[in-house]
Amino acid sequence: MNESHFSLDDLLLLLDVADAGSLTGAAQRRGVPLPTLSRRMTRLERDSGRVLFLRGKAGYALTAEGRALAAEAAELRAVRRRVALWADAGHGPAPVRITAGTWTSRHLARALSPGRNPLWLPLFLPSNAPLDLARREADIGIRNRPPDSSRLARRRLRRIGYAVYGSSAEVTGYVAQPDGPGLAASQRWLRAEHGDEIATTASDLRLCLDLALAGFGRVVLPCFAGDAETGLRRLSDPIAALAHDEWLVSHHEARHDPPVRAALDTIARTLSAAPPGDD
Amino acid sequence: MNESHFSLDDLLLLLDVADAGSLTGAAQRRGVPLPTLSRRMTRLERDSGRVLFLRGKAGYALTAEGRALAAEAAELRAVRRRVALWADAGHGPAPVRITAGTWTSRHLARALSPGRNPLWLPLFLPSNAPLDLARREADIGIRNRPPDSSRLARRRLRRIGYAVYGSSAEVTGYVAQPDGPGLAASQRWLRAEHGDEIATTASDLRLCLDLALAGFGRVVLPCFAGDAETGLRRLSDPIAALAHDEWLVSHHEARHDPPVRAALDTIARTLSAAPPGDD
DNA sequence: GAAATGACTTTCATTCATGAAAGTCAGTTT
DNA sequence: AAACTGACTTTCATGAATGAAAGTCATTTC
Repeated sequence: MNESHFSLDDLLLLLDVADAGSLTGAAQRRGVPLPTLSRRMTRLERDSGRVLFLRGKAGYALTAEGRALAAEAAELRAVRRRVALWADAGHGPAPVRITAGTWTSRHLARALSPGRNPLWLPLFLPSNAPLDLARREADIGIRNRPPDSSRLARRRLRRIGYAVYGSSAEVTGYVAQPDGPGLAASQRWLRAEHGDEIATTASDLRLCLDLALAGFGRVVLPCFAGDAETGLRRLSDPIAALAHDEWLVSHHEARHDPPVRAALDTIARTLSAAPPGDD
Repeated sequence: MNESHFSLDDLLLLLDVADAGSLTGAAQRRGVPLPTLSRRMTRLERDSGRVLFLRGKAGYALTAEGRALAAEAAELRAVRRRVALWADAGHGPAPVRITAGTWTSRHLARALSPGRNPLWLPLFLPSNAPLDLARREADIGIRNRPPDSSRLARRRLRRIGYAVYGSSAEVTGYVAQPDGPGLAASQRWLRAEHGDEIATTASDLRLCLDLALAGFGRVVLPCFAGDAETGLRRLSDPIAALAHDEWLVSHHEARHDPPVRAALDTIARTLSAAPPGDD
């Protein structure tokens, strides 16, 4: 019924007046001219249609209904404080949303040292949902092929090779993800080539790795991930059908955002310096 | 360092723009003219000294730093919603702060039926601290003598009589509060008249009652409280030295506050209708 | 009992924000 | 290629909020 919303700034002043107990006190503490306070509080009462203050020679005191409103608005104090801290803090790290596959995400998470990122902070989004960079659902994506949209900036990184890994050469069978839509290319390849050798499945890729480490079967992994796993040995030549380039993708305009730009640079450096998987 | 605080209303608009993804969308949803939105967001950026939005043909998108600010201000959405509910809700119960002695508080808490108080809700303040009604630390007080200040409205209620109670006539000794400042008159009388018969003490008056019910000793209680306790029997005549009138006190201006006025009326009715203690 | 104090309200000129309409610009449609 | 569309910015006259100073009113002090 009521469409006229209240000014949160006025509500914040109401809290200040309530704390101070008088317009004079609140005006001094907040640096707001006293007449302005008087008018804002009166307007609040007019708009709400209720008496919020008792005006007396001692000052302004909240009525019972005023206290009810103050209780609803009490959080504003905390928000003011937090925003002021944000404003004063000299450019704390800004969150940059990154979407990448499981292994690339892990690699990045290990390679980016937190101490040396004053400008940005990586924020890894869940990699299962295919996020739309054109719709700004993420700032930076790492994909296995260049994007369709012309709005997206792209940059080729290292070439990724895949191979079969296992805890030892004696291990037979494979650990795979359960079949379903949205399966990665390496998993589709595994089901096509060795579908009858799948010993067990886990929907979480990290869990597949754990199973392989425990000897439940072999896994197909990007070489940069598999080679880095001390408990695993490479058990095959690189799989030619799966080799692909890795692409760093972002919205074209996002490159004007300093934290995103810094993140792009750092990620590009990180994922190029790494020894490329064999072709 | 930064003294210029931000307008919470502008921050709320920032959240709306972030949600909508464009000024146009936010302007329609919130009923704010689009030029105003443009200016407010620009001002926010100027005041914070940071780029908060990426402006593109698709609309406004938050930068990484803009998202950091939005995270700090996210609660504002909830506050807006709660305040709007408060404004729309047809006068929900307003809290009325009441300060009274232990037994009167309990009597009131039992006598006031919660279902029939659409206008106000009793809020009992801790009765140990002597709250100053003149300084508006409470809305309504129930005292054993008329107030000093002429600023306070007063109204005489029933007369309160005191007597000695115990679980049976055979019980000897007394249960009292430990000595100290701020002791009630009945406790002072007990220490003066039967100080050498005090068997045990408890700083909480309710605990004294529990001890008396368990047979640890006798207690001095207002008759309206002692008579209502089924496990207790009156073991003495009313104590003439302790009888006093009960006074309903409030700030003079508080009577212009409808919830407080309603509470005063209800309390006065409740504490007059009750059978008065003997004189 | 008159003056001073404290707390708020009112007045009024000024400043600032508003909002309707016109302007810009990039991408899309015909 | 020209016109259109969508999204924002700019312009400018208007209206609203501001703030300094004067005005009220009840209490406190001398």
